[in-house]
Amino acid sequence: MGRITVKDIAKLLNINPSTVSRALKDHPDISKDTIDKVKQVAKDLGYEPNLQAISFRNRKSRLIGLIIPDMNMYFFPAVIKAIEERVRAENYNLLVLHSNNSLQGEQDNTKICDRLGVEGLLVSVSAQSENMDHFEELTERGVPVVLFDRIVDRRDFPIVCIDDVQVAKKVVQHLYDRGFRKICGAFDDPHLSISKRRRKGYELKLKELGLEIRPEWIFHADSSEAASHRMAEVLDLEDRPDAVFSMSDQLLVGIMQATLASGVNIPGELAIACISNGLVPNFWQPHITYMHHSGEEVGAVAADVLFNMIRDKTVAHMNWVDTHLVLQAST
Amino acid sequence: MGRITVKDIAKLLNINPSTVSRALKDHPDISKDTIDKVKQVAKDLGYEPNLQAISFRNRKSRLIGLIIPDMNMYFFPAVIKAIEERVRAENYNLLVLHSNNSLQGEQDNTKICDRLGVEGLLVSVSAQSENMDHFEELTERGVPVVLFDRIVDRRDFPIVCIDDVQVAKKVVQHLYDRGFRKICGAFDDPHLSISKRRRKGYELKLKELGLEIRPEWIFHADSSEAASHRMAEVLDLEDRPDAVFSMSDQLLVGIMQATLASGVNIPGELAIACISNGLVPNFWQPHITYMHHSGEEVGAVAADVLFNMIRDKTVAHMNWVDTHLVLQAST
DNA sequence: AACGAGTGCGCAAACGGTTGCGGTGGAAAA
DNA sequence: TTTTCCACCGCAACCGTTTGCGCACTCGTT
Repeated sequence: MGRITVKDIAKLLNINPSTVSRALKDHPDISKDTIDKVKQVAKDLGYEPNLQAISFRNRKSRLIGLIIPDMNMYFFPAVIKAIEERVRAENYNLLVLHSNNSLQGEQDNTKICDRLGVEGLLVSVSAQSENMDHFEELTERGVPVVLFDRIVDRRDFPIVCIDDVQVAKKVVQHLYDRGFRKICGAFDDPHLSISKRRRKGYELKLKELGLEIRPEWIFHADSSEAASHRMAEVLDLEDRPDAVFSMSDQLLVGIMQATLASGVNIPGELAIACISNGLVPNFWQPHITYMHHSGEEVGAVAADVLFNMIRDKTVAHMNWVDTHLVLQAST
Repeated sequence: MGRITVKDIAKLLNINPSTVSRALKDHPDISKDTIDKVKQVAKDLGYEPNLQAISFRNRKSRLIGLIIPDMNMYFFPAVIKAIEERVRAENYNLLVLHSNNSLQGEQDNTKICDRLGVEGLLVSVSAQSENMDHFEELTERGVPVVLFDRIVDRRDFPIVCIDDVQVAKKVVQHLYDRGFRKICGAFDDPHLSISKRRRKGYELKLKELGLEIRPEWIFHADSSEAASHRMAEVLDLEDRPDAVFSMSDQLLVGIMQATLASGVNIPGELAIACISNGLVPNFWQPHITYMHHSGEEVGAVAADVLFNMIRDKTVAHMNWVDTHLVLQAST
């Protein structure tokens, strides 16, 4: 026996489905008597409105799409948590899709969102994404698209992220202020604009401070394991850095593994500072100094921007999320 | 200008929408000539089928619901990743919902899934969940529900998890084999059946080995911070344990923080072993011994069981996921 | 020439809920 | 008594796609 519909209720009460529909939403045209009866029957039968039918008729899905490049444990869980809360608060539902860091996956996911009729799309782009045409099809149809964290700065889409260049500069400045002059830089996949911007901040600040940019003190790695290997190499250098700037938690894990394995003392022989969501730097003793980059806040702001667009409010192109330094014993 | 429909294509070619529909799926009733024309026009106009309409008509949503208690960074990212892959491979889509560890949230989420017409539901229950009535409404309507990891063992629902009792026993046995006799146990929220089962294994094995169960060496904590505080207390005991069994990564983090802060040497003064998804134990030096409990595998098996049910295949009530010991220097 | 068997396509209903419009009946106003 | 008005409810169309049924037309067969 299938689910109860308005027709079932209507038949049972010998009235028209339209009357049932109106009664259930307290339409003024319906008598209090009928409304009571309808609601009673609906309750007794355990009626649940079919959201598919409603979505279909209204041409609204009450669905928000979220496309992330890959599910890692460091950043996206916090983002998803915050977004899901916002989305639910607005009585929408969240569809989570992974692009596996490929442009193809991102395009596929976008198509799925389109076909499902999502009313908005939140995207952290893949490492391969430069072409943004797949999103334009959506925006042309009036479906807002917001890019966050891993972005491509095209003026067509609002962007939510931290000021990566400035944040990287601040971390390097902090290390300089604490007396370190030989600062290694660890960055994610070089194709990601977030890597480029953070590296840019790192290099700009080094120049400002009159420090030399040493290629052997700079590496890119797209996993903790890769970072660990690269860090081990750096620690083996004859002229070893006295400090490390890690652009993410994921890289920090690899850096710490290599450093702990090497027996190098922190912060005596090597200072470490990073950009982080805030938990990972406290895993070790001493705790690691970091610029706090809140995944929750990025997610929340991204969702807010999206819902403002859905409500046709004007939104800024750039939406910065604040960061702040958490000073700990590693520097 | 809205999106293209079959009607648009039909009008343009002066044929009936039903012909267009059939042509697009190569129905044998339609001539090759017509099929080609329809497909060409569909391509030119950028036709995308409206999945809402299709779902509605077929009374199928091609949606799978996933309800998790809370988004932590330790276990659920891996689970979600694996489930999403499986779901996508089956041409379904995944709806992720958080119950915030409350029964109310879980019931709300279940109702949403029902109204959206999900074709299957994967649930890791909240700490409060004993009443399972909200799921029964779904199963009565033929929508399969699978519980994984954080389960309630009611014979009505298939279950996917590791053999928690046995796994806990094995860890304790391992510590015993390495010569440790004063084994502390760290467990999550005491209301969770997963905590109960792992604690049961811990206590059973202690008894088997003729070891005393010391309440002051057992604690429950539902966050890393709480675990850190409780562990600090344990380390302050006059009669300190010589080993710790942590039932999860999340607790391990707190335990490690407290242990590192206390200066107690691992494994010289304190051995540590845990049940883990596999990354976290390698964050420190020495690496931590663990029973590998793969979130990916739990997610994949849970999804497989669910799709088997959707296809009306018979499935086992209990679906164990394998584990294996990863021996490292902490024990 | 009449019949049977396809071939290719159109018609209309259906999925569940919503909504503009129109109609009925009774009471109040003229 | 006739008109007006309002409270209350039914009718039917609609959203986009699918599908059972049936119709017209073309061949090949007897």
